[in-house]
Amino acid sequence: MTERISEAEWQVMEILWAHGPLTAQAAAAQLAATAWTLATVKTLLSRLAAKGAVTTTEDGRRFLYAPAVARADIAAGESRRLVDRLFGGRATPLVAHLAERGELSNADIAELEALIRELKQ
Amino acid sequence: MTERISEAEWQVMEILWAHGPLTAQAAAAQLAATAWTLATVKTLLSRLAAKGAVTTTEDGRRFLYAPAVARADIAAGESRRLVDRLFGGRATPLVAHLAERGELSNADIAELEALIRELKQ
DNA sequence: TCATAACGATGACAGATGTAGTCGATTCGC
DNA sequence: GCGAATCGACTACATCTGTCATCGTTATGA
Repeated sequence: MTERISEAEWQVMEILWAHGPLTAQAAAAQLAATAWTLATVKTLLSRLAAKGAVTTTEDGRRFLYAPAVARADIAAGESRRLVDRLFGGRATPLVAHLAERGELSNADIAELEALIRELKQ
Repeated sequence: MTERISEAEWQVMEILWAHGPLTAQAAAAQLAATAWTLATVKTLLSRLAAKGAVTTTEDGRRFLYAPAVARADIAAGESRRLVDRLFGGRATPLVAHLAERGELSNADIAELEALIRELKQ
């Protein structure tokens, strides 16, 4: 079930998650930043449909594509994979790592602190 | 420079990071868990050498393969990519996410708390 | 010395991925 | 009514990835 979603496909999913059901045309328009042709977007949508990541509903002669999986679920899976692979499954080393590399701003740290406080209840 | 390292290649790198320079033979032995043949391991080592991720030093007729990149650097790159892609570049949502999904144990949270305290100095 | 073992290099091949063209059918504007 | 636009389906093709076999060469051991 949990077919992986490739990076290009992910970009298409982002559009669908952000802007409800869309036609291929409309999705391509939203993806203007990628400079993909309509054909490319159609291919990606087909592949996503084939792997069950989007649903299609007929709308006259064309399809409306909508996400069939929750973004949070995919994000969870990918996060888990990365944390498993890079940090032995522990989240703390990830945070420590980001911190060490100066990837966390003071605001981030404050935010994390608040989050931790909340989690402790 | 920063060529991506595939998942299979990553497993080979782990072995090299863990056990200094190794011959292909020795690396394959360490990778017994994968059930890869020696030929497969050799291919992966070659590809890693081709992309500059490992260095080779001649040892008689064969090579000793050693990592040419730091694990932390690769981990940083991959983490950043994921956080960018999934959480708009912010680490906090990642942690919040892991927490929400119950991916963080109490011990993790305590650890994170200590880490935050440290970061605040 | 001579078969054999081991080495790196190279070739192979299927599946995934990125990217796009083409085609038969349909609809829409005029 | 009819040509143009548009749709999804199908085809294409280069690259990457996972996985492995084979080859020419060299060292090793009997």
